[in-house]
Amino acid sequence: MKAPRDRITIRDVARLTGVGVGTVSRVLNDAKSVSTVTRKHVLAAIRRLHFRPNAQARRLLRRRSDTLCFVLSNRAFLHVFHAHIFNGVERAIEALRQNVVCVAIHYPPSLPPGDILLPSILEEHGWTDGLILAGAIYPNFIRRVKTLGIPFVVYGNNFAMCERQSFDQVRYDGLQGEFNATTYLIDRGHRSIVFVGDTTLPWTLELERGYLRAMRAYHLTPIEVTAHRPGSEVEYGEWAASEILSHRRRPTAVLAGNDPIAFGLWRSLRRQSIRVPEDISLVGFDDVNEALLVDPPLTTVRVPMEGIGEACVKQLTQRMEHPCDPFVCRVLPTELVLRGSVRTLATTTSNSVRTRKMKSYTPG
Amino acid sequence: MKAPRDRITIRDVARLTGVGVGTVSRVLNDAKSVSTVTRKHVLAAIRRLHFRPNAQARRLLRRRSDTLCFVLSNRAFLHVFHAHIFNGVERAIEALRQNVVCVAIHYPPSLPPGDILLPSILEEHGWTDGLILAGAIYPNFIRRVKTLGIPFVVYGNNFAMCERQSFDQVRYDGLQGEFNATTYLIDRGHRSIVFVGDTTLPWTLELERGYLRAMRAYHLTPIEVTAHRPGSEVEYGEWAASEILSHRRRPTAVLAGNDPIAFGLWRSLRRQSIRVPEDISLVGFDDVNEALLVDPPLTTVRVPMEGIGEACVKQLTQRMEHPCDPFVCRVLPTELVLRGSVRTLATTTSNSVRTRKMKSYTPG
DNA sequence: CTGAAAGCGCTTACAG
DNA sequence: CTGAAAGCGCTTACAG
Repeated sequence: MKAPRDRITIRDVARLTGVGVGTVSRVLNDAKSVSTVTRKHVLAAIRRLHFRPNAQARRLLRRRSDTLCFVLSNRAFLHVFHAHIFNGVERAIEALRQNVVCVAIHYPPSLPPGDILLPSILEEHGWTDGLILAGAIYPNFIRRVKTLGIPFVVYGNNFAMCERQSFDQVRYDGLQGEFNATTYLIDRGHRSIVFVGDTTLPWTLELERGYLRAMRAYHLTPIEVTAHRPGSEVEYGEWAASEILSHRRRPTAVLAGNDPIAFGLWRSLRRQSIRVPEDISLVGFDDVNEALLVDPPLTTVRVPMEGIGEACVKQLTQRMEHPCDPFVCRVLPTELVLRGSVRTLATTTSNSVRTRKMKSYTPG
Repeated sequence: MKAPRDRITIRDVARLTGVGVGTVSRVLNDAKSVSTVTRKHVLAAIRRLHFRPNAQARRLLRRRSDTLCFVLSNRAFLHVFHAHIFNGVERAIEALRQNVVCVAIHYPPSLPPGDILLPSILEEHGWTDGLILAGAIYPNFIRRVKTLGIPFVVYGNNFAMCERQSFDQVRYDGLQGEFNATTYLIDRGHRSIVFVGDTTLPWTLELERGYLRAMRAYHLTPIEVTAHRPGSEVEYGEWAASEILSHRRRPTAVLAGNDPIAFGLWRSLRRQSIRVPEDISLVGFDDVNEALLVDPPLTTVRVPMEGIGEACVKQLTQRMEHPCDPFVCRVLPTELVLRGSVRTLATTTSNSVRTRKMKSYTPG
């Protein structure tokens, strides 16, 4: 650290200008009650001394830090999805002239709330005015955070549903998104549609529900590959491909729980000379950048990741202003992005499908 | 905000325990000069009151914030590359029990340093102990940052070379990396090798120099597509493909300035039924996740992005401890990752190539 | 080992 | 419009 002695303070500015420190402070804070001449002199002294006010001292008095904290639980920091959410957070924060601090935290779901040890940024107060909780969040952490008395908002899709009403949430509508995707496939003449994804993950479970709802609505038999497996998403897709191909009848379409699974699936199929979409149609979920790179590009469901980040900031700001409002759960819509990985089957579309289609999904 | 009145302070703890505030403070700071009994009582009171020390007040006295700031200049926040760097930063920071704050800043390269307006986190002091500058950085900003008197380190590849010696830098060795990639292609029998990339970008320019150096070393004629173009990297690659195919003789290999350019190229080629690597070999740069998804996977040069982030933190920490040490420029090596997008041509490899090969690149 | 006091660098009523 | 003073919530010599 630099020698702390030579720091120049508001007192130095006051002395040089020949005014009291209060006046300097007023200039700093744009108080209207300062004469133009005085202000000009003070400003000159500030410039001459290269004075920069001390943030700590100001915030100590103001009782707010103008800083929000992005807390990522139990996750490698900032993989694509969270990077995008963080982007949205950053953008919204910047517009509000606030700052954002990041912290990663790791804890087992079974640890008693009181035993979760927090980084100083959460343990002390004054660091941050509000929290955005993302990553894999468990109830014990939420309980712990509540004791902090800091307003917070939860990115809800990664959270296992319970306690819905006791805090603010932002989430995307995975259920409706997958329902729409399924309906779209049905409308294109598909009847034998597989859902692929590890449903022990809450966000995948939600998609499965959307899938099942649509299949049932059309009296179709669900076919699923949903076991839990270690390894990457892409590997999951590769494995799922072999599962699917072991079936007596090959399905005409597959809904992958996310885009990487779709890529893994696709790669396996290609190795077996099964073409997408000619031999089998494929729909992803999330719409990550890679979806555009495959050939043909992947039809998928777009999740408004940056929008989620922005909504978190918005909701958090509102909560800070109105601490006693009822808790809200903002649900952002997804969007079915039609690209090239789905084939329209030459089948008669039943009237009921036609009719329902109008209500259930809106292709771009 | 919550009503600020009911905040409990160190004084409340002291009163409840029946000791002075100094003693409470000593317990908080793990000073050894507190009797076991007193400490126990104080701790009990802290727990009972849910006391959390005020970070502002502590830092005001300590004269350090335990916070580093990641400053991203003139860039959409956190695209892949920077997300990975930030990952490395976060990891290193966490190990040091520090915090990291993020801020984006935008300014034209031509603005006088004094006129660049800074976010409060940089304008005030006390917010952060050190800066990591990333993004597209220009000399005017560096000059401005210097007036702040905060230690900083620059992620150097995005910076246009000049003033190399007047501040700390961390960078990857793009020149050597591309030199190795080029040499590798030559060793595989390629002679007609195209370099593709917008060389108005400093990091691409560096790659071009590595390419040229290798080509000259083997007395081969460089072929380049390096014009500046608006649009995405992928689009750049697509455009470059058409440029390349308009040549009288089709080259046998292409070095793309980064992976997205390679993907764009690849896609264009595929549309013309030109296969990789059978008809043309392709090498990328960076090694982003997508490189593994294409089929066959892309041979590319891996940039240690997380390592860059970690090195930045390490260098910055060192600078903070030794403000007067000479400036350093840490250069991290890249690694040629051999995958499936390069074909070995059935040509006689000259002796000179064989010999040089040993020195110039080390395939994984 | 511990208390009382000064002080960190600001802001903000309170008088004028 | 402006100065003197109290105070934000801590830490840290200074005495004991």
